[in-house]
Amino acid sequence: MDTYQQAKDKLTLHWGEMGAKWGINRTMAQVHALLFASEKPLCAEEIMDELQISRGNVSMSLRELMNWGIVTKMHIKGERKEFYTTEKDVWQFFKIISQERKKREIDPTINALRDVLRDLDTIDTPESAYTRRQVADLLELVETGDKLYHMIEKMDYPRVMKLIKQFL
Amino acid sequence: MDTYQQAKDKLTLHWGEMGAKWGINRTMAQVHALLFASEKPLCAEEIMDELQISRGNVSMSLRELMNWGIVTKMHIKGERKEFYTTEKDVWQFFKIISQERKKREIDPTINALRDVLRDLDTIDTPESAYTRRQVADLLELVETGDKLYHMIEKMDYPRVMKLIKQFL
DNA sequence: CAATTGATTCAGTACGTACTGAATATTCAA
DNA sequence: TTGAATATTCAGTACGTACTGAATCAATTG
Repeated sequence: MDTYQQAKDKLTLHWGEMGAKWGINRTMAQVHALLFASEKPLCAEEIMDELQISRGNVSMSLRELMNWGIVTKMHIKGERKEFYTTEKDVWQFFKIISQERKKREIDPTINALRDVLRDLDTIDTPESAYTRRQVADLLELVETGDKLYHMIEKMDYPRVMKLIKQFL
Repeated sequence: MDTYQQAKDKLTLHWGEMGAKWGINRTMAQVHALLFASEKPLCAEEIMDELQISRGNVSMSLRELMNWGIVTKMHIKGERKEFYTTEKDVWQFFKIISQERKKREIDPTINALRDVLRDLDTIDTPESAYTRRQVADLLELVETGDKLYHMIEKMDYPRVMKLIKQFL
């Protein structure tokens, strides 16, 4: 096996680990890494071979990645089978991931905490007063996360870099 | 069951969901929510009852939370059993979580990507050149995340708020 | 020191998610 | 329209993580 292949294997392996810790499943992240690292679009068969996974798994992982908006299906002239490619710009990629995580994690949590807060407002005991304050703080934190998301969404990459440099 | 209890249940339920999506396991996050919302420290038995989980599970969840540095064990004068409490300041809490996630996710990924990059430097083909560029971009993104962590670490809460307001 | 209370450990198990591969559907060329 | 190539679906299963509860360990008290 050549070194290029080894490097690719190492990349998909680790990007898979990283993905798993980020709520994207391991295989999905590996498929993404593969497409991301490859200049030309890949077909299902190539992905199967590279990652040693089943046809069904490739199909489902690609569908899920397309749902996330990270991968797109494309036709290649003269080819019968479908090819797949991914967003190649890392910042764009990061924004899509952030958006999805906001939708799945931040938004429902904000709703739930607001709901709890409303419930606590109908009670008047010393312990509920304390809890209310704590939950309010928690909500504020999550809302800050939400605002941070909106901030990132509007920024371009050089701007983020510049901002960070100011603080280091 | 009183409304206060219902509110607490709702809180632990949802904070548990949120935690699960953040790589903290559900029960751990629920235990944390309970301690966070309670003014007085709680003992293992109280946690068992509130969350309807086994003694062993409480013990393991608390240990893990203590490993993360979010929960501390404390003695109460005249009491034989141990009591547990958690960091009550949300910003402090957030910093601890961020630190842990950086250690578990960002740092290993940076190492892996650097490693891959070194491997790719020993090859000289058109496809490896493309891959090299992509991996370098990915690494830069993750390193930006790392820098963001260091930025947050140094800031206090009011400062973060102020910064965000500037951008909205 | 025994007895009692409480904490910890861990083998066994439950449970949920991810994966396979065969059956089915779809597309396209002849 | 048929057959070949490709894609999708999904029932069954593998696999890993989380949980239980009994056994064990530790601490405290009389």
